[in-house]
Amino acid sequence: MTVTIKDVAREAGVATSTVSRTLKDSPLISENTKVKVRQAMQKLGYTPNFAAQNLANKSTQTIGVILPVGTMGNPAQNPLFLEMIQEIGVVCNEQKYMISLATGKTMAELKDSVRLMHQRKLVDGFILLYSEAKDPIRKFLHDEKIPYALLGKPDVYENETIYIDNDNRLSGKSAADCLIQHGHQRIGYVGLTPSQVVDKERYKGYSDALRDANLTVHPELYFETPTDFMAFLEFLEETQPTGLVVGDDRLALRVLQYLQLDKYKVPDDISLISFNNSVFATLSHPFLTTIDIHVQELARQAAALLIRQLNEPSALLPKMIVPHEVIERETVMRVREE
Amino acid sequence: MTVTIKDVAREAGVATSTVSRTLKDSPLISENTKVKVRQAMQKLGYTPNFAAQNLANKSTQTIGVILPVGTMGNPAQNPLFLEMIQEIGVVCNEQKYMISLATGKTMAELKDSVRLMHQRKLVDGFILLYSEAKDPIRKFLHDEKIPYALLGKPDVYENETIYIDNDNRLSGKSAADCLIQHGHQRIGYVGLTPSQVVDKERYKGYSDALRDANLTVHPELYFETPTDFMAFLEFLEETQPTGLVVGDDRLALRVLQYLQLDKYKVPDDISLISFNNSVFATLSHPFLTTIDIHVQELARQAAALLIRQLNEPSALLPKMIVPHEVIERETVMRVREE
DNA sequence: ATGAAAGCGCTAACAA
DNA sequence: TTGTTAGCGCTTTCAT
Repeated sequence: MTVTIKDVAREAGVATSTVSRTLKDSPLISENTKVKVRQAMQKLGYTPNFAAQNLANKSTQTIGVILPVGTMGNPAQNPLFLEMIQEIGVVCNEQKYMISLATGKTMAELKDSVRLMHQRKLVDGFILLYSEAKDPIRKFLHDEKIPYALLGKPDVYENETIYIDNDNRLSGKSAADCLIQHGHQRIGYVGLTPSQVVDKERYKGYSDALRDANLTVHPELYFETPTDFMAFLEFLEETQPTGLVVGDDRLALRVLQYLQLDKYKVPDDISLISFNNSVFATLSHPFLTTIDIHVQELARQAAALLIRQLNEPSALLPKMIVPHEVIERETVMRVREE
Repeated sequence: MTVTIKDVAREAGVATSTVSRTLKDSPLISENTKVKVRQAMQKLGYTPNFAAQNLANKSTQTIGVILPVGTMGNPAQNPLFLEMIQEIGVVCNEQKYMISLATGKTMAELKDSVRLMHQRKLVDGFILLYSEAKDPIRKFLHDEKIPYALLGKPDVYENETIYIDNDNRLSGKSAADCLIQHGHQRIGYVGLTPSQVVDKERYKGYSDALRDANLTVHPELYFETPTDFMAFLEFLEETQPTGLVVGDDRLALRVLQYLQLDKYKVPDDISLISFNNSVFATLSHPFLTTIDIHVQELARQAAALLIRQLNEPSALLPKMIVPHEVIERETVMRVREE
């Protein structure tokens, strides 16, 4: 049978409460008896029962990690999420927290999963791995006053949520600036999906940079539907861009392909800079020049800040900005004289 | 305050045990009172407390999902794992199971995490997302007689573990056969890492196919260290292969690049076939001809079989083979006459 | 500094 | 068919 606190108490010749206190290293217990108790624990191979602690404590020492639904920009295929999870895992391991996962094929399913986890008191708080405009999950978390940390930029409740993000606007600017510094003048912006706040911000940054340099700001293009692709081709013809800022590495790989199929050479004809510095960036030839957003740091902070919040509920809700970094590889080159 | 089973009992004018039984839809309770009780639950917004149920039941209704450590073939960057997790999530949502995640930067850390989850009775069983030779985690699970399902092929305890896998040997054969059918005669095999059982099996299948066709079987090549790359180049020079079977899509992308840098054209000079049909397969140009291993089905079955096992511990431990499928795209072409 | 005992919310054996 | 009650393993007053 499983060894309980009672067994330890008997073995050590003390009361269960003494064992319990020893467990938390309470100053009320003398060093001598602590030693005695710990020896008993050792000997019997005792480990506290999680459920019992939870029940008595009304806390769970576990955080729920919410993955985006399968349809949203193919997250299942976005390696960033796994990196985030791994990193959250590291922090949780250190702090003896557990990770519970909320997933779903649809928003409804995901929300059910989240609600269930909360109602049944399985988690103390959540980490939302994505930020999406008008997200029903966030609304739910907010309305129920459930502690959570958001990875990305909130569209609402900005002052009432813990979030960890890059300065997306600034990184958009950095990307465009990189092209400008290489002599580019006709620069376009290709985004992932209009619903991601990230994209909007980066586009603003792109606009800032071009405006500062007195260059023409073009409307953003998306790659969601085949129609978008048509628009892209039109854009290429009409404005003859020499540089493109692309929403993320994976999209950049697709763009790269489209360009090559269309007889454009990268970077000779068109330079490309994208975001994330994910696996994809060093997969194709040429390697992508890209902006590293430091996902691991983002995730680590999210976990750390959420856990801090859980331990001191009265603390103010922090926001944190993780710096980005331009990684120059092979897809950006100095524009040829015309 | 939280509403408990007592509140519901009072509201419905019954005993707590009646409420508890209604919860499980026990046939002992009459329809009438069930209705009454359910109405009371509704009215009060009752949801059973997970920890309390666990404590009383000595079961947790949650399964632990074990991710490979960060260093093993860069799993953090392998999108298959996320797909698996998502799919396990779907099954768990259906069956009202919860997912807990075990991760770690090192084997030791991972093992601690797994051990903790088990000792503290956080999970009823595990799903091991990877299969690695001489895996200490598996040994631990086996020694402690903890229920688990393995995704992949076991190197030991084969008859005492639930596993779900492809017929890797056969898929290796299919890959080689595909090349042979396209007229290829000089065919090489490039693997990921010698420690993955999968690779070994596929190589055997490759050998089977070549032997059946009376072609020369070459030793397998790996892409782990820069030295491996040298060996690869030597191999190209010496044996002038027209076709290559590659361990997985991502590796295939790298191989593709190396070949192109080395002035080989794919598929004109060398055909390529790989495994997994992951995101990577349609990312590069040309698109990869690859073998779909049906990860989602693999994951779904793993979850389903494990849960079944948890519910009927006496059932025999099933093994399941999920069929593969050749996806012909652009990297395999008929060999040119010589 | 330590112990006794009353919960935490739910289940199940036993009674009725 | 339903109610009573003793746990499940741990925490935490309240005594001592």
